[in-house]
Amino acid sequence: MSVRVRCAPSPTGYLHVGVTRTALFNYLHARHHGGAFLVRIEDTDRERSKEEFTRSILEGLEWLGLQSDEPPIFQSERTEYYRGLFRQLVETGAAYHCDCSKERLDTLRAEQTAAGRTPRYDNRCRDRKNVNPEGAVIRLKVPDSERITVEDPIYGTIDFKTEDIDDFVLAKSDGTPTYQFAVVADDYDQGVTLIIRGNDLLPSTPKQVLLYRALGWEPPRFAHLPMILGTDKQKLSKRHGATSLLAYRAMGYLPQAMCNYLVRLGWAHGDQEVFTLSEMIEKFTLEAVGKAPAVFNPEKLLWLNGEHIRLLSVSDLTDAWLAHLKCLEQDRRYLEEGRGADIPSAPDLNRLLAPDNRPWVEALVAACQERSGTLVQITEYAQPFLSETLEYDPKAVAKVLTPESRKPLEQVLSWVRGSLSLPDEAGIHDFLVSLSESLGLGLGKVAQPVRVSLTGRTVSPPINTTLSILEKSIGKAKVEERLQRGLELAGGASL
RNA sequence: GGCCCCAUCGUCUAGCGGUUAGGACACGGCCCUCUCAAGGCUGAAGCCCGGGUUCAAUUCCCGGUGGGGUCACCA
Repeated sequence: MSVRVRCAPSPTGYLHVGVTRTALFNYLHARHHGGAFLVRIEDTDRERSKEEFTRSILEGLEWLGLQSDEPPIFQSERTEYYRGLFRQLVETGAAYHCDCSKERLDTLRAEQTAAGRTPRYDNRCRDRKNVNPEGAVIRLKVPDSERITVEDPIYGTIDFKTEDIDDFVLAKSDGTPTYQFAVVADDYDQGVTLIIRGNDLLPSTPKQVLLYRALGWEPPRFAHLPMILGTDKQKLSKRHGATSLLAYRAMGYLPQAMCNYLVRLGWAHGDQEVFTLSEMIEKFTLEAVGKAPAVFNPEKLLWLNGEHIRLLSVSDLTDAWLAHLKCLEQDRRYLEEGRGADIPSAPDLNRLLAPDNRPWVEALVAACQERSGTLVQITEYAQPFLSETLEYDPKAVAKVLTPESRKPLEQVLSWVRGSLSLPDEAGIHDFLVSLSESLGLGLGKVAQPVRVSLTGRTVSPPINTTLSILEKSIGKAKVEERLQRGLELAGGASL
């Protein structure tokens, strides 16, 4: 039988990294075996499910490239299917109606907890014949003392006892299914052969196996993944920052870097750290997945993102940067308060997208490539090249635009003025080197004043590259203007 | 509390009875250098504890400790 796996998120929140990693492992497993990867939206909780979450989940998966091989299905559209199964279960006596009130259940639980016992349903309605199905829930009749054995390819053999499982609810009082029921019904219906999910769902596996039995179905295989924890070693939650995967898009992470980072949480292939997506597909196996939970480490993700930025061709990186900028404003809503507030707003996109500008835009991206860890850092490096106006960092000015810097600045300015256009980068470099030699200064004494004059900061791509790109992006006249301004800030007179 | 899972540097991990316990992130130092990076070299840092099994345990078994998950008409 061919492999069919699925990702079944519930739209009660944004797609977070835990669900994302599970989706990735399912996807890799499917691709590795030439099987199908499906997406199912588990929106049985009609109170908490939101359209917005569904959209962001599908968008997030799409961003990573983890598309469903079949159109995603929505559980909220399948109530008739579930209804038929409920009828069957009640008729065969595998399940029964229960009209115990919420209040009774609550006090029962409270008593049990107070007495130090495990809270569980007391089976009051199990053998009652006179329960009015209207407004009643349906519970599974869980057998008394049986052993449920799960053969997990990651965790090995795990045994559960049915004594530890109470008669759980399959149908809510409004007739809609609970998660426990809907998962089983749909995994069966979709022909899912292997369920790969987080091990927080391990305790519900025996319940679902029981349900398969009650329905007379062969259960699929189950594989559980170790959890991803926050830095405090607690289950990942809102307070661990970036709730939504798409926040990482806003923060300038590459989808392939996200996948690479996530695949290494719980999985390894010898000493290899950097993987392309096709390498992941080729090398990924469930057998190589570990059992211990992993702490999410943003610093390593950042490093890996830099690696992937450097792996891309300049053209691909440029496209990735522009794609990130296009989504930036709408993605801002995924950022946590405080976090990412410092992400500069997108520059004039139309200008960046104009085909005529592509050469210098690519040159700019290439200049930022080796020094950026995220696409946002590219934006930061790029700022002086994109805006007509320039803000001078007072600290940079104070430190670099000293009286000693006047001489080299004057020389560079008059050289630029005297040229019809600037030579190529090598030519600019040659000029600056010979200038510094003739002035008896180190190259730094020339480069830094020019850098601060042109960019307002002490940090930028190599000075010849900076000059060269600037000439094309803002024009030679603006370059002269900025050099003049730098000279003035250094206390020099107008030239 | 019941049930279940887990345990190698701070973090991610390799290891599948005999290794100077390897790699990566982060951290320190050095080199390169017009800034920042990147890159290169290098340093510090780890097998939770106790019993077994064995000629030999990080590795296998048991117990403890510690951590995590889960016990809803949430998923």
